[in-house]
Amino acid sequence: MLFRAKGFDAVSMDEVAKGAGVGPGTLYRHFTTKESLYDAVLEAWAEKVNTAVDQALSLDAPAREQLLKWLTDFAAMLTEHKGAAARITAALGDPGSPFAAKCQTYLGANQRVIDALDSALRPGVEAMQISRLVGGVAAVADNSDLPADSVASMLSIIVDGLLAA
Amino acid sequence: MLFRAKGFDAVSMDEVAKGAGVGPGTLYRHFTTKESLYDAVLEAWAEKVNTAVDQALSLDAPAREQLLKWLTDFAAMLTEHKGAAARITAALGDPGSPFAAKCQTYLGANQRVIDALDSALRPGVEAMQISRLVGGVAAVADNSDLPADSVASMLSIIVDGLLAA
DNA sequence: ACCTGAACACCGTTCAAGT
DNA sequence: ACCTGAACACCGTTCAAGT
Repeated sequence: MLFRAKGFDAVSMDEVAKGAGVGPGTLYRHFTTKESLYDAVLEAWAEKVNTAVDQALSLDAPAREQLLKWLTDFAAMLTEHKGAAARITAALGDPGSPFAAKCQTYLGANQRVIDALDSALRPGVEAMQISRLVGGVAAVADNSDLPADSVASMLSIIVDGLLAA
Repeated sequence: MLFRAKGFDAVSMDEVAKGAGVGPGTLYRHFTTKESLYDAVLEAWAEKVNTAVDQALSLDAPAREQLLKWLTDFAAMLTEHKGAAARITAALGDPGSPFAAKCQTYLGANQRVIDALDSALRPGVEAMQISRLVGGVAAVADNSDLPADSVASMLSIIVDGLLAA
């Protein structure tokens, strides 16, 4: 879709309307705002999250590797759509945001990881902290078009910080 | 100044012009773009960075505490102006950005910290990595208006990841 | 009922016209 | 030479008018 290629901010509602063969007014009868349209665009993609958690946790490897795999996938999924990472991360604490459902999915996924890895982790880590840390890295990677290995090296630092001392 | 209170995006060039008692055209004779005006606004504030490094490094405390103090100050300074953290962090790899000078200051400051703490740190850490990690946290904190202790707990995780295993 | 597309409010930026 | 402010291009969003 348009948003994936050019990014949320670079696609105007007129373009979307034209692409869909309708007037801009019709768009607004289906979606109250541009962000809620974007939320709908991200619908299917958000479902991949839990699959990624399953994969990472079923890895026959130490906690450090499982965690790194999950966070790498997480960051990659956030970066898949330009502009999504910053928006979703900003919405993490805001129940009124159009992305609220997506945020719950993410927080839930990170909670599952915390529950599974449990004793290997630093005591007291919260799903919200992980979500924000990785969301922040993803947003930076998105803004600066960072290569995968730059992202990996930053995530590696975070992973070490998340493991029990 | 206006930018500090309301944030970069919430202040229009017309407002700035009116506040300065000139027409918008005059503003553009002094600054080629809105971002370069913002860069000028941030001028004095950027000089605080090296002072903050000095203070942190002169602390009579273990490396962990010195690092945490510096990163906390760093993040606080980035969050001081709404919208600055994301912009400066995004500009870190872009020499053509209006914020390029500021980025050099930041990178230099983090390099000084790396040189000073040296053996206490994980081998191979780069100033760019620290700048982006903390810039990402600051941007998230800025977007979501996070309280200081939320920021502190995230920085603490990063600090642990930055220390030698 | 449903859709259209002109119109609105608001940007950053420019430039012909004034002094 | 320097400044002004109307004008331009482009947004997201609305709504009177058509079918």
